[in-house]
Amino acid sequence: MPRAPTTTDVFNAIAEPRRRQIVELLARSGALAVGTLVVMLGLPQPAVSKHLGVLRKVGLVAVIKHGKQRVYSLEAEKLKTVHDWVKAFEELWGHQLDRIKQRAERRARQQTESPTLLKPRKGPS
Amino acid sequence: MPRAPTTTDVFNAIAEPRRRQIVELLARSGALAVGTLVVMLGLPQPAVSKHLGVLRKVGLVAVIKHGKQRVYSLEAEKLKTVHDWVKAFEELWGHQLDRIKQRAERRARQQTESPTLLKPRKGPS
DNA sequence: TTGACATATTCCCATATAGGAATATAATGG
DNA sequence: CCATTATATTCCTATATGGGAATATGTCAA
Repeated sequence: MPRAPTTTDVFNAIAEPRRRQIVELLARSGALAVGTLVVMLGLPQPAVSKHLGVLRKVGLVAVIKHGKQRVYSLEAEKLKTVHDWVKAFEELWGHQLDRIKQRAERRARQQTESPTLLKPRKGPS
Repeated sequence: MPRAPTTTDVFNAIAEPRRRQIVELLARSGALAVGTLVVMLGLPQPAVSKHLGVLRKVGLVAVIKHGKQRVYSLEAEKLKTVHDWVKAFEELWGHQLDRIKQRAERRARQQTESPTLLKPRKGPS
């Protein structure tokens, strides 16, 4: 199986630096026409349109017609998926708090599991 | 140009669901040998080793030799990159606060820019 | 309608993928 | 040294990519 399409989910969509840049620009400016993005990004128009297509498919951006222009805006909620995922690991990189304790707690609470996680042996040693 | 390699950065590395799963497992368990991950994931061993290889290359995991086993652990700080990026948009999906005001402020503050962001015209209208 | 502008789509191609199968490397016990 | 266990690497293939160039679609204005 090849790599999952970029349009599979938000994670895949934002793996592209250009697309992240587009997200950033839309966040700062609120709403931008394709032509403006083309100027800002310094990319050929078809390239921008394609990136926008990917972002559209995963729901990260919305379009409204405004004359000949297509004005894109960010659907920020879609980023919540990613945010929630990484946030779960926030405590692991030292939020200044004594993370050792925290981890110990979590472990003790939810790890009623296998006594030896390292080696799932069958016979006795 | 083809899609950037999965080993390019953390964003690309975690675009794969399996690799996110590995990250999750390592976060919960602290440290796991490859064989344990194979059992937990229900994937063939080579597949797991390859995913771990990707995660290793971007620095998301660390390995230590423990006899014949390779024990992997999470290098959570590497996720901070992603966290910081999405966190920047946190306010945009209604953190219960009146985001309209916030955005208005940000705009007014840092947008000493072009009067018309929608249409970068040359001649007068 | 025709022309000019804005955007989207299609075709091309080199490159990398994830998975499967097979094999190579590494480390231990006897 | 040899067999066994644990992990990594290689080879294969279908598929998707992002960029470039060219073209199609859409929309306005005269």
